[in-house]
Amino acid sequence: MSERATRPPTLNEVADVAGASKTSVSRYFGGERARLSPALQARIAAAASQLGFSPNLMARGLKGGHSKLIGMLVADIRNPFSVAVMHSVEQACRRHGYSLMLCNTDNDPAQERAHLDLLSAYRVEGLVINPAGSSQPALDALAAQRIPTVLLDRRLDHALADVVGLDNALAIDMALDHLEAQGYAQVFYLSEPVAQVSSREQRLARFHDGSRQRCLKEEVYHHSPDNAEAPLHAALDAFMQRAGPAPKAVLCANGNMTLAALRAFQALAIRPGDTGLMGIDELDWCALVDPGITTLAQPTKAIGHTAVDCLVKRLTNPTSATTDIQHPPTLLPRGSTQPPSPSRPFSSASLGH
Amino acid sequence: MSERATRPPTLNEVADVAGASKTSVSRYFGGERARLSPALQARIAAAASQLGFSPNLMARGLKGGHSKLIGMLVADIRNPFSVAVMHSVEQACRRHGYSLMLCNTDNDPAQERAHLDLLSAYRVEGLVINPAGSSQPALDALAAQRIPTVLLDRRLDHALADVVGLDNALAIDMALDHLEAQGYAQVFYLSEPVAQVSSREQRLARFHDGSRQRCLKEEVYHHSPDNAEAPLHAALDAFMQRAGPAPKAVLCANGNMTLAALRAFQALAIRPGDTGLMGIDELDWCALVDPGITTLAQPTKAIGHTAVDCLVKRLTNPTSATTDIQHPPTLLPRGSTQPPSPSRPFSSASLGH
DNA sequence: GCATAAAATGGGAACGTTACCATCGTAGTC
DNA sequence: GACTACGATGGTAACGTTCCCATTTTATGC
Repeated sequence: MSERATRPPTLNEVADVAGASKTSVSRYFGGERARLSPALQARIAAAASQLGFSPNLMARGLKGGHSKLIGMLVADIRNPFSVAVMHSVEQACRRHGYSLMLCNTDNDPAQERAHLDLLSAYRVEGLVINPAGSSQPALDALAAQRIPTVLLDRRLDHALADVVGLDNALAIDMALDHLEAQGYAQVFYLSEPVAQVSSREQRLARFHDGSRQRCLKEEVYHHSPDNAEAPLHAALDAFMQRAGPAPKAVLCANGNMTLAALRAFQALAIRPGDTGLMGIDELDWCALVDPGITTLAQPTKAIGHTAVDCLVKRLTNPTSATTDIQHPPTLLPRGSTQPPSPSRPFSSASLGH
Repeated sequence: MSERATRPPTLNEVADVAGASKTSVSRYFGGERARLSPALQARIAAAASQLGFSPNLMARGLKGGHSKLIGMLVADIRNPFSVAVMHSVEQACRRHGYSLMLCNTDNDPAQERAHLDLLSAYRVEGLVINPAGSSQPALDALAAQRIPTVLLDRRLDHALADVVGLDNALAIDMALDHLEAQGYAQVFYLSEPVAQVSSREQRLARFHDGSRQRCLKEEVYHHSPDNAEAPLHAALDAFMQRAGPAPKAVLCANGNMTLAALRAFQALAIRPGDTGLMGIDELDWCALVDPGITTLAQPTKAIGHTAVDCLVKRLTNPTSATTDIQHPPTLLPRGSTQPPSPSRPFSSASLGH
């Protein structure tokens, strides 16, 4: 209908066409329709749709201070766990009437800081952060602004922010319980270097405690996905040789480690199941790869929703105490923790799930 | 240093502290530092850092009309291909000084329309869209605003937008060449229902032409990931029975189909390689699953970069003709297209790559 | 029927920034 | 040494909203 929509129509123009005041039009679009007479509402609606008007959220954000924006910082956008949480965060934001502004830091503290500045420049009302390795830059920026923040997965000691993530202790307990129940008695724990990441610390600590409690023979190996895999293969091989005859298993602290472990299994020609293999984080291929890889799926949907819930709660009530919410994982048992039964030494273990 | 940073400092306050005019401060932060004397620059820098000032991008966007935002609409955020492109788009945006506002439509045209409205309300300067199934709502909104748009992967007939994606004809040619070279002579083509999606149309059309050219026996099956897989399994089984003795292969039109095909192989106890299997889209697990799945990797990085390049080009020169840029895929040969050699009928085919 | 309240509407003044034009020195040119 | 030109600054008016207050209209009570 519009001849040449060079510049989007403004509230003022709608007011003119509708024969109303800008205030009324503002009310119409600002959720105060109830205060307007049906006649006026109709006129405004007609004028707006004729002109194709939509309120300029920049202007709105400027005046009222409500950007209706939530910023999210993801350490690695290509990590399926991050993506899943992201998806859920976005849904939750929309449900609360917010939009998501997403930034990926590629695990680079410099980018993390830059993006944080950017988000605060856009005056986001809240922040969901999956912190990259180094926490310090983030902290500074957070302290400077007074922006409510939720930390995903990783706790930052000095930050006054809510934390939402996996119940790491429970996850390790479930893993050890499952391995024990399946008859494995010696466990090789594969984790990235702890590097002061709280979730890694918690998992590792619980692994030690839990192994001792259950009288499992334990061994820990730290592997960085950036490094060559040869040392890992050697370490696993050594474990296989050295360890006693009791059934052995490998427990992976996250998805990357599960991937590395699987490659190690292939390199050493170990069949998952004969030696147990399970990991935290569920991935597409875990059900596909030969006997199926047993995993503990993180409740990504709950994590994302909860994070946003915390945020909006703090947005309405900024003074409430910070919380630390831990969600339980789900065990997905598959063939990789099915030891060969004596009767059928090389059974085609059930595909689980 | 600031006592109680209740509200972020404004340009005006910086001007006061620095003993300068707001114009000068604006120039300092607006990239016109060169016009300011070194003395003034120093005073402003000091005042700004003391106050912890950062320009309010909402206000800037309002005044100048430059939101410095680019919007991206993704049909399915959980699709690895989309994520990879997203990652690359975000990098490219940042390099050009833009920020990315990301929306996920979950393949729902209603959400697509809602998000489009939202993005235009934030006055994004450009749009990168991976259209969901139905194109109509998107079109309307696009036409109304005058926002430069780049379409990913799918062409929309009536839209005056640049298109960036895979060279579908080349991809199919490469696939058929590879299959033929490996000795496969009968090809089962597995695709989602075409449903007017341009990329699917192009791939299918070229498959027909290419098969005829190469004298390959062809068969086409359409499978929707939403539906049960039993019919697919039956169809594949029938193909296996009916087809002659010449080596057979399955060609999958995208990652979802590769997944479905692999499950069908498992259900029918077909070993990939004995019957060839390859697909468009490279996924994490393709190298992991038994003999390795041969794929054509999409150049996601190039696609994302090119999309943003197109956008900024059109931003500076809105009248240039629309382009359609097609990037070539990369063949990753693996065991699944390695037919058993007569001498070693069940060789552990090379893992490729 | 008049005072009064309540509802419905309108008119500015902000919000924090940039764009435009005006002002001021200060040096260069004849 | 006055005129020009240019580099460095400052002032003011927008940008499109919302908020606060003033005004008009309509319903309510006696």
